[in-house]
Amino acid sequence: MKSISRVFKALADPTRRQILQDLKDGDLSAGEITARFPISGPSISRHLSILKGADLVAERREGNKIVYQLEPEQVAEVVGDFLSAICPTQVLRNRKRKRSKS
Amino acid sequence: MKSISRVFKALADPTRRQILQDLKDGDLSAGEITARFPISGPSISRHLSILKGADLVAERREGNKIVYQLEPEQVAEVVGDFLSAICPTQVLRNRKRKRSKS
DNA sequence: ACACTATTTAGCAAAATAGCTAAATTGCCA
DNA sequence: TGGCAATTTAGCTATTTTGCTAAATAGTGT
Repeated sequence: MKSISRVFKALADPTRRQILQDLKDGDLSAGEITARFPISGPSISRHLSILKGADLVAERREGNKIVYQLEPEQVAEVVGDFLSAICPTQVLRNRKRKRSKS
Repeated sequence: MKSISRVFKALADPTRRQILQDLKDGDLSAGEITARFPISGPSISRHLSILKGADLVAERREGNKIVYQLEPEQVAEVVGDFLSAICPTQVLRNRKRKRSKS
């Protein structure tokens, strides 16, 4: 599967998007991530492997644990390239000035 | 379902992402869109209704036809907000300078 | 009203997704 | 080596998604 497809499929699940947001504040082990969600360890483990397959996170072993780390460059590159392909420059430039909708 | 979930689910399918890219160059009727893909009209129709449900496109009737139009503000707002939430400012700023990977 | 075109809706089958529990793996430490 | 903790893999089920064909709907022109 192409990189862009893997990335957008990975981002389609709300649990996986939340994992990425949690990792933004610092690396977390698989167990620490599991503790933040109401679903089982094996289910989180598969979410993590999907995020890893999309290169949205990196993993490293630290002794007994496996620690996950956000890879913001991949998110920015793939999603940002898509945004640039879809949105006229002006829309992207003006985005921050707009009020958020209800 | 929340707006962000609808948007990312909509973007998870490659046919729907291509429809958005096609619409960037100008509005297209459902039939014109169908002609660009190797899948049936009813399938394209459902893709369009998913894109519409995520407010990524707008539709209008023109006589016999139904014409679809890209809504780039919604793409920019939802996806851009997510990017901002995940990526440090520096990553977003530096994105364009980086070489694209193989 | 009828025929014609364009599009959607309905209903079905195949494939993918996400959850679970149980079992296997990996590393640490006594 | 044996036991414990952390995590993944395997195997299963339920749900969702995506495609199809056939039928219904909506608008145009005669």
